[in-house]
Amino acid sequence: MDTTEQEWLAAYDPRAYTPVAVTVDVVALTLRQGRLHVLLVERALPPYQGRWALPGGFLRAGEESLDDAAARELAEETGLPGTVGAEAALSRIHLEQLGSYGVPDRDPRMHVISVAYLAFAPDLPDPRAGSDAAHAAWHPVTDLDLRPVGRPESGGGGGARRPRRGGGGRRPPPPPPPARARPPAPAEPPAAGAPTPIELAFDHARILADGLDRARAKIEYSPLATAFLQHDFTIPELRAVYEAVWDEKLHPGNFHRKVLSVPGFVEGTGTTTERGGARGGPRARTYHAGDARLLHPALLRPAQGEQPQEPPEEPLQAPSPGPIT
Amino acid sequence: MDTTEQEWLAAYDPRAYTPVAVTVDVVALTLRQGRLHVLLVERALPPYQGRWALPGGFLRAGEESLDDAAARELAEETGLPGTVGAEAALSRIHLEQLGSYGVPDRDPRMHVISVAYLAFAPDLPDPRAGSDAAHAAWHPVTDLDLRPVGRPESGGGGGARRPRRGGGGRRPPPPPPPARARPPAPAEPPAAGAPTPIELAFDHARILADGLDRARAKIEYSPLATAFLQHDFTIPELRAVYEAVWDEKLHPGNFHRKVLSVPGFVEGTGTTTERGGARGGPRARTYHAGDARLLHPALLRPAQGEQPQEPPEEPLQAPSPGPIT
DNA sequence: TAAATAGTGTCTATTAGACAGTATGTT
DNA sequence: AACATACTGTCTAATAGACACTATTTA
Repeated sequence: MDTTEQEWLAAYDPRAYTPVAVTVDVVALTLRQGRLHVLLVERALPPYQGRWALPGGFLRAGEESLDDAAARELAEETGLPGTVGAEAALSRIHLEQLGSYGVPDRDPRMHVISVAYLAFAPDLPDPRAGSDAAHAAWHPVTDLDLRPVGRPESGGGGGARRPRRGGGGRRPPPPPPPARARPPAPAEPPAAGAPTPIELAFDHARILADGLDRARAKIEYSPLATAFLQHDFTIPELRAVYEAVWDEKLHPGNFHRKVLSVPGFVEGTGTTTERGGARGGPRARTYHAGDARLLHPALLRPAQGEQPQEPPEEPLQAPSPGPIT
Repeated sequence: MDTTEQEWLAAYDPRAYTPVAVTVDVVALTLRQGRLHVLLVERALPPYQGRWALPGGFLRAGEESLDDAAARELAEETGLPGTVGAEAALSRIHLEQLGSYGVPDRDPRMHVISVAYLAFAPDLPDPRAGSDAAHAAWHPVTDLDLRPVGRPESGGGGGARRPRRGGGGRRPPPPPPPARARPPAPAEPPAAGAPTPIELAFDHARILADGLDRARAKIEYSPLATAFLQHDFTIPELRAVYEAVWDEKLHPGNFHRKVLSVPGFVEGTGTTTERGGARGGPRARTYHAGDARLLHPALLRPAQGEQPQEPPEEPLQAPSPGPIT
């Protein structure tokens, strides 16, 4: 926002120009029964009426930051104990910026810029508790169709701080006359054996795909996999997180040793679980997250095939383990 | 953008709400005389009049995507051969989304959401060529004050595709009554021995810092360091890029071997330079970028001290080299 | 001729991963 | 009793980095 444009812009009435809306959408991930789930809400109105979409909403202009808006939306939609202003409830959830999406026609109503956020949460109770998230539900990501519908643009990236209290703003921005989209597919939430993948509204399939890519990469270099677990956890539980996010089986022995070898990743509590595994085995020792914010020897995910990894036209970003000299 | 809010929102007049503006700012980096430089423009009007700022401008609502806007701004400000619509000129420049910044008071005039982009360019001619970038100039990043002024929020992240032709839109968005900031420091462009670091406008110091972090991390896992060089280059030249971006001396021998060991990073051209080094030495073989989009054994940067790397509260994202099993 | 540099060879410490083994739980 | 699993030990191949060396070119 600078150069000469402002010169004459400053003299004009803001309302005289084509409006833009800014929304914040959240890709909230959690683990349920060993499977990765994402929080979705069912759209009550067109466009994409009846379709599932990422939870989100308009930024309260002049009242809150993007991070605040994301935290607010997440609290509202999850109906977390305390809903709005749920500092405590949100404190255990990791929230970071993912990226922004702004193709002009991504929303048929008007030009909407969506700033996407990525959240990692421990297993939460079903939504709709006491919130306005009447149509929210956790879906296994495997039940969703991740093929991007629209053209590409913007990708993950972004990193954000912990959410700060949301300014208790009020009414949100504009949105012109609704425009009917295509016949909405009813789509059921927990589609059992789910033969037909659920198609998301807008370009949310792409945003979700970007979020998943980011999550898979992020747990390699950061201790954030622990954000999917309760305060105290066992190494096998932590391994289950990696296996669910990466969709790969890991070697129990090597994983165990590797985790303990990373300084600051986990700290032992000195106790063990009450019982052994469901199908046998000794009781596991419990740990809690250490103070490392970066995993030094990183936990690299298995090299898939010979492929140079998925050739993601996405952002990279990571601290380095070792030098070149 | 969904849930029930839209219901009543759709019935209201967009112009009745607090407006938000969306701008795109670009952190354009290049190498000049072995030093990392960033493109800045001098602000002609308040706020921050006289201060240096990242090039950028308003998104043309309804006419262009964020990626398009970034490409357009970059072309305009660099005054690249062909300026607007300079497909060819921009084609060699890497451009990706960095992240969005949206603290309410980051711009004293109104709530402005800035979507930042990161660009890597080969050594370009000085700006102001034939563009409207009257006050643009390349500054060594070492001459700038990178200490974030405002509070944190949003971080890097984002990944974008190659810029597509910008829709030739017209007039941009609003911006209310200017509000004077603090006494602007004149600041000179190429401050020779620069004892006093230049302070940037708005929260641009933070955006730039995030961009630099991203750049440093990105060249570890992607072949993008080559974007700072001409089509054909030598291994020593490539090493100079890494040394400038990382601000670290690298071991010539090991670097050489490492680069050649990464499949698809560089491809030999079969020829060598015309002359040896300026201070002696044999002629170097020339290479050009290979087809790898990801560096498989990554080029990890030297581990600084014992620190767990800078504990960047920033995004991570990178494909993995090896497995855990 | 002296000095700098491109490029290669080699040695070593570290690490990842495969595999095996033991103790401790479960049904 | 049969079986699953937590956790540890050990071996091997791959790798990073230090160091040394040769050849080539400049001043």
